[in-house]
Amino acid sequence: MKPSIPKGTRDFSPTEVAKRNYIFEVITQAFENFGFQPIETPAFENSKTLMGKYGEEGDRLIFKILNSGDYLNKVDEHILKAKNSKGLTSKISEKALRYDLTVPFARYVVQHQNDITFPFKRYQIQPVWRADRPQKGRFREFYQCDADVVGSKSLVQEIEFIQLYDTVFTKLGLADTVIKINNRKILSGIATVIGAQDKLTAFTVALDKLDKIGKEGVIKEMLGKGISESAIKKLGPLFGLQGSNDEKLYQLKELLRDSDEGIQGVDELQFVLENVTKLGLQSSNVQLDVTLARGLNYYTGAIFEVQTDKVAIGAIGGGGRYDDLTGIFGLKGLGGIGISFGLDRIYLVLEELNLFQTVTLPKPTVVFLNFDKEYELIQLKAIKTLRENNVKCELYPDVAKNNKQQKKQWKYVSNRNIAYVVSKVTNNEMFTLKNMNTGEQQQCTADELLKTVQNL
RNA sequence: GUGGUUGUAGCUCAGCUGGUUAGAGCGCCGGAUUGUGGUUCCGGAGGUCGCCGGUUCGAACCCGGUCUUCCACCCCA
Repeated sequence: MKPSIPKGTRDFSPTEVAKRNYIFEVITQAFENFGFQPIETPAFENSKTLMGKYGEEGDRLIFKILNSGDYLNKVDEHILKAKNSKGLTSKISEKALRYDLTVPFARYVVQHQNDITFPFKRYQIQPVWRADRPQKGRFREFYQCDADVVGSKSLVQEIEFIQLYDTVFTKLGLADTVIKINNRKILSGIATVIGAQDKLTAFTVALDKLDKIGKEGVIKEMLGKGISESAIKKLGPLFGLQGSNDEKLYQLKELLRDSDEGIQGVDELQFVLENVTKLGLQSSNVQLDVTLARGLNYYTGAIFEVQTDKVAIGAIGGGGRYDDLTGIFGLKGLGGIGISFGLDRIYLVLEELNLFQTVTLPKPTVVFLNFDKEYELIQLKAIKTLRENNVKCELYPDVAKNNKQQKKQWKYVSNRNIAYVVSKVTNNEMFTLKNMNTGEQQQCTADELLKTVQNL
């Protein structure tokens, strides 16, 4: 059998793992620095926890897990005969792989509400699975790095999360990241003002595509979704929105003066943007973008999306505020806000921009060649001391029985780019230490060996 | 889910309009040279040409299906 892995999944080799871990570390440190605590949830949930939470499209993309045992045996004859996948799925599959981290988190909060002190700030870094068709920056198994605060309605959180984004991307060396921000209340207000509130979702989805399909495309899609021509005419000023964040806010206030909700959205944004400006950002830019909609319907206030103009890959992060995330699981009125980092896409961006230079593959500093069984114990003793002093080292496992095998050991250290090699040992515990970069060799005691190697 | 694209030795790729034993570089193995590796030279192994079926006297090259890759749409990190 030819070995293979499922579509949209990947193996990660040592260098890739090192690079991924580096990103994980930067994000984790930032999360903890901002006061978040880690949780983890199972890779799979009960289907009813996930199904119906991400829209019809989402349901299709959820990986379902077949029941154990003879799962068809218990299904009614007429359901089998109907050959209706949707109807059958719920009978033969009661578990499903996690689709994102937000819904499992909502479930977690409700389930553990008595043990949680609110506001609860949690972070979670785990893989999620989607039965999507893979393409660049899109996989069927990928990691999300989420940070959320539940139980607080304070707009300070919006400011904090923008700072958090800025911190992480600055540390990763990814400069000029664009943090796009918008507010659902503004979108809702606009829909009201133009008299299309009943079509809010269709309206926002179409508007979201402005930079992709242009004004004409958006209008065409809106017409197709049943939004009237007169309503679209009123959107004129929206398409022409330009200038600084402040100028946009001013124009929006004009446009939305008949909508209390819309005005509230503008005020919220203004508060956030003002304070972000006062605090300052290290390397990112915040950009007010009224066309930013994001698909997830549970957002009710601020919405974020992070992009880099240096690599064409879509969003590398996103998030927003939700008023009632836990309501679906029976805990009403608990609001929150959260953001997510797309690890795999960030990886691709850093790789393309050559920003992994500081990441080194973990490997031994010293390798002891194994030419003589008689000296193995002396070498292991020296190795033990080195390790106790945090020097990475190892003994080549097999004893070389001939010249050929010795050569193989030299090749091993060459190929792995090992800095120091101990090639000879004497009875009085003197080691021959070779610096592989300079080619210099010296005789030394175990103590001297440690000192030389520690200076690296 | 829709449309397109890709698939040849471990890796990166050649292979002219279908025609005799499918090639290269790197890697691997063996040998020579080299102070103990990274150099150079010589030799060798390794491929059901993604898989299944079809057209043909004959297919890696044509057709169909399927899987995989990448891309666009949908949607999204």
